[in-house]
Amino acid sequence: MKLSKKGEYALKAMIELARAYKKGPVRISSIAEKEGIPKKFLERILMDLKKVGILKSSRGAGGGYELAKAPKEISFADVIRVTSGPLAPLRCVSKYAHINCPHEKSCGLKKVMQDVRNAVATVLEREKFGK
Amino acid sequence: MKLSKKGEYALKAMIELARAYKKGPVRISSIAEKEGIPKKFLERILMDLKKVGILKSSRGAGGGYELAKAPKEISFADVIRVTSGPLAPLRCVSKYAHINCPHEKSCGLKKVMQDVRNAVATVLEREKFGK
DNA sequence: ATTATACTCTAATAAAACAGTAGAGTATCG
DNA sequence: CGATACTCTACTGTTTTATTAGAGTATAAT
Repeated sequence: MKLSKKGEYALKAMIELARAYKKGPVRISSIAEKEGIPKKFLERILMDLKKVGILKSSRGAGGGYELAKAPKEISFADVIRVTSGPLAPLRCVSKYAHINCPHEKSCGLKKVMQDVRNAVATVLEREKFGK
Repeated sequence: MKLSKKGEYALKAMIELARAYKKGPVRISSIAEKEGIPKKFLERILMDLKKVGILKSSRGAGGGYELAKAPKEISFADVIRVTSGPLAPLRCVSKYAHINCPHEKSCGLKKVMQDVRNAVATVLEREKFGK
């Protein structure tokens, strides 16, 4: 049930970026240094977050990344879904990445796993990068 | 945040075994067939559960596996910890597999991840294989 | 005893996911 | 123009996951 490094790095970077909200773009290398994240790896992570509209970027001198919307509009869940996949322990109980399985009716796991996914989602959707 | 096949198979096998509690041992191949689990893989899983005292087994004709204690004494969490590792998303917030990290004090993730681990543990520790 | 049954144990392996790296390319600022 | 900083594709190494192979051991029934 563990969070990938990618997800962990993404959250840490988001916290940095939330701190700098409305203060202009932040360089990748600045975040990488501060949080001890391999720079090249972080590049890819931030690109992913940009692709889904969580971040925006500007190039050239003075460029960097910044939040594309208010910190309070972005949840931990949003970031984790993008960088580490669905919150649900099984795809059959995933809300946004649902895949249904033939034994769903008789499956003794479904209900509990549903509860787990809801418990996790509740915590991670409530937690935003600002208020 | 997903559950491994190993964990999923273990839970399904446990449900079968709970159903047969006090009705004598159940063969691996019987469980494997019923639940669609590769037999050789299931062998290893059940051995792991035996090693920690959740299951016991008997060999020879008429042998098989059975619960080592009452179903109501065994939680989903117990089984998942053995077969898929800690419930916590990060080791620094794991209760039974804790590893502390140097940036623990200033880490913006710890509190939320702590909440996630507790939410998951609450659901999975409450859920037993019988009542 | 012998045979069939069923678990036991070590090792090997194939595939996927994870974590990270390389390097050339493109936009922007001064 | 030249420095800066993101962009994009592809590649690589490591670890984990999911499985399989096969020889071995204990037990029950005949």
